[in-house]
Amino acid sequence: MSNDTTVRVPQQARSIEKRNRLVDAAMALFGEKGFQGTNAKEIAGKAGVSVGTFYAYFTDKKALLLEILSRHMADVDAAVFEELRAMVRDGATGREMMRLTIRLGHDSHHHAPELLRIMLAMRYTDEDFTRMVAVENRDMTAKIVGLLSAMGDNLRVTDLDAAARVVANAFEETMHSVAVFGPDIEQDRLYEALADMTAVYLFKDPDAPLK
Amino acid sequence: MSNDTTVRVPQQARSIEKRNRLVDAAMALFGEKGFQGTNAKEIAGKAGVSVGTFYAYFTDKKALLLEILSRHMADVDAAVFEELRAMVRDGATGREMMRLTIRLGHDSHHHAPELLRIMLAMRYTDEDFTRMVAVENRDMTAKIVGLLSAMGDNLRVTDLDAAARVVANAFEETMHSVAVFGPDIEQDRLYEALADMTAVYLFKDPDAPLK
Amino acid sequence: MSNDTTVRVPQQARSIEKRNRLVDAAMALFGEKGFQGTNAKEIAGKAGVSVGTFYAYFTDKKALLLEILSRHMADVDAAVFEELRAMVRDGATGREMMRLTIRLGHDSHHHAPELLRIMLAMRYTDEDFTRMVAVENRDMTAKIVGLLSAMGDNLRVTDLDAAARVVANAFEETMHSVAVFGPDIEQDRLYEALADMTAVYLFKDPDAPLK
Amino acid sequence: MSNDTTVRVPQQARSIEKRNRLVDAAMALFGEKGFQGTNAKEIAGKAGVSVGTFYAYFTDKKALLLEILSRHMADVDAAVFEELRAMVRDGATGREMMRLTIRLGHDSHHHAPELLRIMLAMRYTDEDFTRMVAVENRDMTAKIVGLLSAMGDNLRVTDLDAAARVVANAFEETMHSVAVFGPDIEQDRLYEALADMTAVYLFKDPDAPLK
DNA sequence: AATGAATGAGTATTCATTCAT
DNA sequence: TATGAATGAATACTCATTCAT
Repeated sequence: MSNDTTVRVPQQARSIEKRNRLVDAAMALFGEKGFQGTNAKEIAGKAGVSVGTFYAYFTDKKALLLEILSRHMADVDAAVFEELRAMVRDGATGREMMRLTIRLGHDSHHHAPELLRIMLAMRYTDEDFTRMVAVENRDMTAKIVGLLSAMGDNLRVTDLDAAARVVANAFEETMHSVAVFGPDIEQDRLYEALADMTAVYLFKDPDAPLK
Repeated sequence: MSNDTTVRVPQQARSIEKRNRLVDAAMALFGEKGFQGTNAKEIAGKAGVSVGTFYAYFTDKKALLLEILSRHMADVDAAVFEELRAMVRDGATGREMMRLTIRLGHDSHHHAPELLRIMLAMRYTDEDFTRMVAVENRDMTAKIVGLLSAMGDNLRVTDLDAAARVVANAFEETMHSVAVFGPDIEQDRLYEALADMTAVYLFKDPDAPLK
Repeated sequence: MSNDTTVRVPQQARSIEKRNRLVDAAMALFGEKGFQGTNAKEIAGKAGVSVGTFYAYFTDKKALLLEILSRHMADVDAAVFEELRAMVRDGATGREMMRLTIRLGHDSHHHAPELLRIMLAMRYTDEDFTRMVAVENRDMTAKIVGLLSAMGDNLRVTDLDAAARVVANAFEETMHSVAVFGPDIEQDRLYEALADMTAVYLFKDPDAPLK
Repeated sequence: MSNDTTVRVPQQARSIEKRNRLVDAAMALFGEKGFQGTNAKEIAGKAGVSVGTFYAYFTDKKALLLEILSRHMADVDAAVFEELRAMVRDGATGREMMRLTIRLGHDSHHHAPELLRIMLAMRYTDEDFTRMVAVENRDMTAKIVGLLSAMGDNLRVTDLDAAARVVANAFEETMHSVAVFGPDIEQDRLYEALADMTAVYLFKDPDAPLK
């Protein structure tokens, strides 16, 4: 049960605690001062361990960030799709689905906006992050396609893969810009427009109950 | 007539030429090796001037990048809206407009994808870039609103500001991800879906001639 | 019965085996990656014991090297003089003696040239090695003097101590440079010249049987 | 007029002075504390310049050492062979030549014994030094062969290349061990033995005037 | 006896920026 | 105007050694 970002695999309780303290310290410092602005010594210091210990648990500053972000993305992902699937089962309308997606996305992005900022920058800057985000995007598209497939008759679009991608793109850029830069105009108007655009595009009748 | 990025305002022809040589050298090097990966000495060397001269023309490495990117954005912007306005006058359909927008956006983004990459990263990393992009976004939204306003009857959306923003977001994220990461699925399918989504959303009849 | 290089003196068989495993692992790794390039953790790892155990048996990485090299030197020494004494008894000529010495020296140096390299460097770098080599040299000189003394009439030289030293020096530098750097010119010519120089110097008639 | 060890080629007097100060500081510190024991910051400090300046003039600590040692070797070399050639012209005996060689070698090695120590260690440790010494050895052998060739009739040896090598080896090891470790026995006896061995080997009549 | 987690001092090198010439 | 020599703070990572278990 080892992985890429871990050097020493902690077995004992005390070790696990140290590793967690390092992760927490790093999250706090990366959020405050950015990734480049934080160094291993500081992280170790804040976690109450030595630099050596830092390097015993993580090959790298980057390895630590990669772990933080991939965990974060996995958490968000799971939470969002769980709720969406429930809603499909409950017979919500297409527009309601889009609104829920927006609310969930909004919440998850506002959890740690500074980390989001870092991740968004890194994906343009570092190959490993580019790859990680690409994988995540593929997964997300596949899940959206899965959800859409279950909606049969009411679907307006036919090329589900392409539809999933453009809808995801519209969601993401809007969520990100709101979370990171703040909304240009009132959030509600923006989100309502986003729900409208995606619902009208995806569904024949956006206000009819799905399935 | 001084501005933020300039220290010395070149009056003589020889000065202007030096400044341009510095800008060209920087564009080439930033594209090749990234922003962090390029240093002032290299830029000066490639431009055939001394480091001292570099700092005579630009306060900073960042100032130079800021200038490069704002120029680039202004160029793209002008070109895109020029063509779009012409098309509105020529009585194209909504869908055709969206397709043209996509083609223009695609071309402009593929001109210097490495610089785009840098800009996209910097906007999440550096306050000055955040601001520059915010201003640009506001301008772009205003221009889109202007275009839409001219379409009167055929417009489906009512909150033009919000509509302009979400449509711009959908465009941008899609363009960027294609330009920087390459398309996940075939480009044509993706672009067609994007045109469909935005056209169906903005217009009552996406296939009727506007105006 | 303790000595400098040992912390714990192993009494049980299992302990002795561990100690030997550590020595073997170290010899292999020092040869491959040099002394500075090898660390205690690696040695312990290759020997299948923990770092703690390493430090239970050796005060130091250096202590281990010192032991390896002094063992090695002792082995070589014994083998060489054993054979030489046999030859004196068998009535060989002076030149034949020199040739045999060269062959024996050559073989012993080519056994572990990388360790030789390390030792040659350390003797100029580290006081303990300087001392160790000095002691070894004195021993060797004494033994050569012993051999020469037994040759009575045929000896050309009178200051046996000085003669032993310069002959040993000529042998050593030649052996070392061949073993470590490879011969500049053909080995046989070099070795024949060396045998000639030392035989002509030491003996009245280099080709008469000694004794 | 650039070379391997120099980054910035000093043209101005002040630059040249700085470079020299760095070389002097390094020689002093390497001698005192060894090569590994000295760092760039110290050298710069002792020379009264900044670390940055150090790296402007030398790519490396090693580059600096390489320069110091190759200069040193060139100086010694020139001085020794100059005098030897003069002596051949003056009709000295073979034995006198060997004695002079020893005196010259002794003096040059005692000039900076700590640097000698470092060089002797590095040649077993670092490829670049191995190479440098190999080149030097080839040169020296060639020069000795040149000298010997001029002695025609009185020469006892026929394979001049091999003879030059083994004689050089005997000289070197003896010089080095005296310079670095101090003589085991009285220096004069050792040197006399060395002169005797080499003279008797090289010449038919070691005490006849050459040429 | 044995383990291996933890320590933290130590070091080479870069580069944005300045300023004397 | 232009030069380029000089600065020195800043940073990631290693590894010999210890010691609680």
